[in-house]
Amino acid sequence: MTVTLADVAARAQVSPATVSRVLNGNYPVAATTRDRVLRAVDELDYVLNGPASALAAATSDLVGILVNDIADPFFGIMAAAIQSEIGGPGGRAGGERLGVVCNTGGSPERELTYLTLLQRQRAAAVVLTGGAVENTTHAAAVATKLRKLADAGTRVVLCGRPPAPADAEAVALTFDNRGGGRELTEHLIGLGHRRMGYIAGPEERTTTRHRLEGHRAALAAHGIADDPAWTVHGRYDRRAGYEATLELLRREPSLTAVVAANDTVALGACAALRDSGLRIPDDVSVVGFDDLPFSVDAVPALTTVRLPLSEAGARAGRIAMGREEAPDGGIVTVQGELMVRGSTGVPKG
Amino acid sequence: MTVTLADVAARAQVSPATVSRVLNGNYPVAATTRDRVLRAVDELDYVLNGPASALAAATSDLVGILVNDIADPFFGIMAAAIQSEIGGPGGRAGGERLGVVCNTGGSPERELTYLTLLQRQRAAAVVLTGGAVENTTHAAAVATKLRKLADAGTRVVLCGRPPAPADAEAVALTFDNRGGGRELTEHLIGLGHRRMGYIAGPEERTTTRHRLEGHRAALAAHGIADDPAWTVHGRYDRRAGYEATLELLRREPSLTAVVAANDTVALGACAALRDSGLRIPDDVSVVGFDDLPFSVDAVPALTTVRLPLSEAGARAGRIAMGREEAPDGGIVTVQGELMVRGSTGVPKG
DNA sequence: TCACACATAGAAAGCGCTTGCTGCAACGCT
DNA sequence: AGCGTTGCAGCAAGCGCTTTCTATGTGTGA
Repeated sequence: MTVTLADVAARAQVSPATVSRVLNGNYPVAATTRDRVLRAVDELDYVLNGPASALAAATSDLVGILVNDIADPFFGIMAAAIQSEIGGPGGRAGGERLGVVCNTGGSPERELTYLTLLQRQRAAAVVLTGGAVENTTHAAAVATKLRKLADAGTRVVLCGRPPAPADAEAVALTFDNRGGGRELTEHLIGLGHRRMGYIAGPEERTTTRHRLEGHRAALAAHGIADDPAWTVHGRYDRRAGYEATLELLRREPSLTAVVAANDTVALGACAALRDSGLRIPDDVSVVGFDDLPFSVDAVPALTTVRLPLSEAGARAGRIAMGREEAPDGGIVTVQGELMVRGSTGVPKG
Repeated sequence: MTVTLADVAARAQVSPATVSRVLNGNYPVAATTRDRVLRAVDELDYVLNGPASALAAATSDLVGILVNDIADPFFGIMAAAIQSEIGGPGGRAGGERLGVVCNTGGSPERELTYLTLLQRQRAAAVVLTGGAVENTTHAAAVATKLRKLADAGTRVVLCGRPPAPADAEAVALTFDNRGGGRELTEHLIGLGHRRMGYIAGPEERTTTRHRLEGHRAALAAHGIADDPAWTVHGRYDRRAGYEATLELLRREPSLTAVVAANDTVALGACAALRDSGLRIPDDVSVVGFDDLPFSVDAVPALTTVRLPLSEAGARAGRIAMGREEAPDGGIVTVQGELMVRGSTGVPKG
């Protein structure tokens, strides 16, 4: 029924071993023989059996990419960049690998299950993107799993995700969330803001915590009291931003600025402010984080911190493929860049 | 080094066959034996070797999801919905399958290569999302490939993609792009617009063509002449929308409305209009397509056609898993819903 | 009590490929 | 001319699992 290596070998009048070597190209094969084999492959329309070679060679050409939410461009952009580098079709030279984007939905259990699935497939590499959940027992479970993967020869790269202490020797590209958060708030302080609400992401997430810490560091540095009531947690989506803003306004109607955990949340915040009859930035300034493509199109355009998502993803992909040296020490912190736009201004009051 | 089925068998004092049967659960195994095996699996921290079972069983638990642009929420949303249904971790019951999101970047070659890669992996199913390229030779190549996949037992489902004539018996969920396009334009005509620019997507794409046809059908139905100069093609991104709008304005400064191929493009159009000193909808109305999450947040909120991306994706996922009957005839057309919002109004002039 | 069906476990034959090792020319060296 | 190299191709042993077929023990009806 299906064409096998042996069929090709028979047709090309060589041994299966030779065909295998031609296909893998890591063993000297005479040019004329190679051509004969290649022709046979073509004529028979042969397609290698992936599982069989993975079994025999003890490695597969799958590369796992774990994301928290594939519907969120933050992850979509990184995933696209990673995939473009792991040499899938259209990628650079080298083996054709299959980039597998796995959507964990931010759930620790799913993350773990996906890692097991990838381990089961003997994945060549795994890239974990985005913030991690800061639950000790879960973090330990993930670290254990990652260690096992690494031991089994799977390359592990973190992208936009701080290495947990237990992750030890993993290669990591992390974003300077703390620094970005601080810059954003200092920008607002510089404009004269003192009463700023903060819409944080879900609790127990590294990204959430780091950005919030940056915000607080800025407040502290300028001697501004940090009223816990001015911080509201929620998911990283528009709706959460909308509701959190309404809640913030209820708690403290005199706010002059809203600092959102990311651009998507900021958009929701803008909508809530508008619906409350407030003008941006005249009445209230708003800042986001990430600088997703749509942020520049918001009205007014969003002041935010640009994260080089695409570049970081590409680099992570290259490292995962072993095409680029892992950085010294294994960890690199990628800086964001403050983008001042129309959504922030001098407070009226 | 690594734990194998045999190790588990030895530990549980049963034969490898029994362990396999316990793990696959499709053969009667006495409860006490099963427990013993399961305990051994646990103690040994055994992880099934995917390639090996795929080889032996001649099927794998991979499901391919092909998208044109993973960074675009249009695809991200569908991909997320599909993945949530194919029973990956967190999905419903049933085998744990690994959803593989493949980013074709809209390139026919990549699409083909990915299909080959999936064929090589003996994927259990493949879901193709989004518009197809209307290049005859390429379409034929894809159809051939799909037929081969189907013959090899891979379930093939199209989601938001019209079946090419050659795709014959494939199951397809397609969006009513033509109908949506028509509705949008009729809405504008109803408001009194007569001079409307159209920003189309890339040529040679089914989605592009269908939406444009809907637009033209509406014009024709109302006896409005269709000036080809008022249609500009471009990519499906913000920037293309921005530039196309500028171009349109240059060609015909008296336009009262801009019809964009999708919401992302519409956002770019809005930016261009604003930068040109025009107000929306007072000077120019704008409509999009898809109703992506951010569209309601645009200022003014975008009038568009809502496509049930999530629902369609979920259904496609279920069909791919064989958990839902394929529709009669194999093809279902999913309707969009016109969402009238602030970006459209009565023309001034 | 004996034959027979039923339930459960094992033996063993692959699945299609990779790769270490062996075999054998043709070649260059002294 | 003799012998060690070098360059290519083949042999065959698995890789770890699934599954058919067979064997065994237990319960049933006559």
